[in-house]
Amino acid sequence: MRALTPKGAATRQRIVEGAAKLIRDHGPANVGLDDIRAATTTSKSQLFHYFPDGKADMLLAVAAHEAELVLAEQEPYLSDLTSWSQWEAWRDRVIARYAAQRRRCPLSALTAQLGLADPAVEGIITGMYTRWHRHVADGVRAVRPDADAERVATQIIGAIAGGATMLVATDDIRYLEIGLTDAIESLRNA
Amino acid sequence: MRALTPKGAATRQRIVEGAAKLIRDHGPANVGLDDIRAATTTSKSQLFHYFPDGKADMLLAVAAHEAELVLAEQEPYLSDLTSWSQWEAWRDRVIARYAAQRRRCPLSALTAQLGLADPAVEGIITGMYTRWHRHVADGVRAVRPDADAERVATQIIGAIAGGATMLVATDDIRYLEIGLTDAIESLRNA
DNA sequence: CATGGATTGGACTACGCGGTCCAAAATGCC
DNA sequence: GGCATTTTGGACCGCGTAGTCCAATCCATG
Repeated sequence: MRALTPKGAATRQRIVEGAAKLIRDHGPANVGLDDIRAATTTSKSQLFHYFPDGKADMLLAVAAHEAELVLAEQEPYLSDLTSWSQWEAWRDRVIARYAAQRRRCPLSALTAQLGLADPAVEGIITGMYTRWHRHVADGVRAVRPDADAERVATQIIGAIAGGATMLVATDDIRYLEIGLTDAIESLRNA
Repeated sequence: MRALTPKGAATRQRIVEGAAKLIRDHGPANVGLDDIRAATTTSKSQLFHYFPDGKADMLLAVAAHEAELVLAEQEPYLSDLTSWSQWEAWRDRVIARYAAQRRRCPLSALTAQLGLADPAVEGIITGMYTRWHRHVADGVRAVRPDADAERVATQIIGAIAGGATMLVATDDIRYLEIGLTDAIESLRNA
């Protein structure tokens, strides 16, 4: 995997994105290598050429890709929570995003499938949450310099995680709406 | 399954509990029928005798069993959130319980494995959350008759769900501690 | 144009595991 | 005690699917 020509890199990318979409649509448990092969017009040997350790290796790349997306889709707001209007725009974006995907949460599905035992998976997930947390904490410091930014960020990230979990479990978006809205509101009235 | 002698009922129970423990310890994906068979000293035919529809049927029974446990372990507090000291005792119980189980959340693992598509699974999960929500809302009405009990309950359940999710994802209990504590605190200061 | 490495195709293998089956033993019932 | 029903044992089957292998082809570089 050290020498990767542009063509090879493109193929690898095509596999990751194709697999990600497939998994998003059908769930990781219902997607086999043959499905991915068919959806990405590749051959078995290509799959194992670019992911020598097999399926787990591939799912790992998919997970990293999805984790990246989660944060990317919150931009440009997440990196610039410097005013209340930015906070509100961010909140709306987050809620809209989850409302759109409904129960299909790629990350929770993937981590459940891969298992947190794998340190590589764990690294991806904790890394994502760390970055997310830091962005939010930075935002808190920007609008409420006297607040305990770490604690508030923990509360807010927790509210989102809970909202997402309840959305998956019960198909009810209100947990996210209420949790996130109230958390921001209580910060505003601090 | 209509006629079940005491002996049969006992065997069935043994299977469910054994499978539940096994799944709690190793994750649903890593437990096969043979493992369950070995752990419960039963034979293949018994498994299919008591769960004619196979593994899915069995996991369903396990999920129902675990869902029951989640609520049962919050008693006697959950059903009697009529004073702030009861609220605090309940909160401590919930936090202690999750702190003890750490990343092994039986419910999230099971639902992820079974998939929300199955209406039977969905029924178990939503049923559990509905009861949980109702208990909390009753508690809110008891200590803050003027509050919007439904909204507060949504917020609190969401905080717990988020704390549990983050605990599984990052092995960090603070999301639950802070989320639940702050939610109750904000109710108290309402 | 020659050569070696990257890339691709697709048939083939291995096997874990869910599920089936039938016969034997235990149990309940009159 | 005898008949019906439930309970149990465990060998066996079949399928889905991850993973292997080797040959063919593309492509960069000298």
